[in-house]
Amino acid sequence: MDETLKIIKALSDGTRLKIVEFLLDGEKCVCEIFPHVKRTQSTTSIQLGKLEKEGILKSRREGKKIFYSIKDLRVCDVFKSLGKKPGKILKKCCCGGACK
Amino acid sequence: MDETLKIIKALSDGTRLKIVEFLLDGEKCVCEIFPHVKRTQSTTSIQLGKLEKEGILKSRREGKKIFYSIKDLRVCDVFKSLGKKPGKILKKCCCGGACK
DNA sequence: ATTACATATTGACAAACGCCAATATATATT
DNA sequence: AATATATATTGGCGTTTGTCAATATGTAAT
Repeated sequence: MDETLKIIKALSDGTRLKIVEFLLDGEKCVCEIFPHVKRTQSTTSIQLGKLEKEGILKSRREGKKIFYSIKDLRVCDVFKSLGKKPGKILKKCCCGGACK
Repeated sequence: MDETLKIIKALSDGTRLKIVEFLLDGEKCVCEIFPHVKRTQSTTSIQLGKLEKEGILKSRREGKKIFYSIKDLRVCDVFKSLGKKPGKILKKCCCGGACK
């Protein structure tokens, strides 16, 4: 499948989009994410898995908790293109934060 | 539904993505589009309708033919974010073509 | 070892989706 | 008016998708 399509499909669900949007603010653990997106722990875990499998997110274990964060910074630019503020990771975007 | 999600969902299908990508090159009529995306005329028409309904595309009649073109220029920036060349309408992007 | 906590996986189910063939609508031509 | 061309709409069908509850796995603490 086309690389562009893969990324867009990865973001094309309300739950997944909210997750990625939440992570624009920085690394979060699952126990913070699933209440925020208002989904079951299992549902959230499944969507996190899909996002990681597609290379959008990466994860890191710390004790019992698992922290997810954005791996593919292109999604940050996608959000900007659509008028969202890319949060803390703005400076990591292609333009260095120069674009509107 | 969230505006960002609406746009991403509109692009989250292979046929629709190919259509929009094709139109980055400029206005095309349906009879040019459906052979290009390798779908039936009816299937193509349905997807064009969805894209228009979501405000991504606009259409214009000229005799028997109907021409479609990109209305929401943000999609151009989305393509750029994901490493695609935005074709002829590059100069209409937010950055004026300055970004990579 | 047992218990508690955090996350992942499985199975079931309904809803949404994309596709095509067939039909309908609209415009232009004769 | 009849025919031809271009596009839109409808109906049916199989596939994919998102969700949840229940269960499994893994880690830390007692």
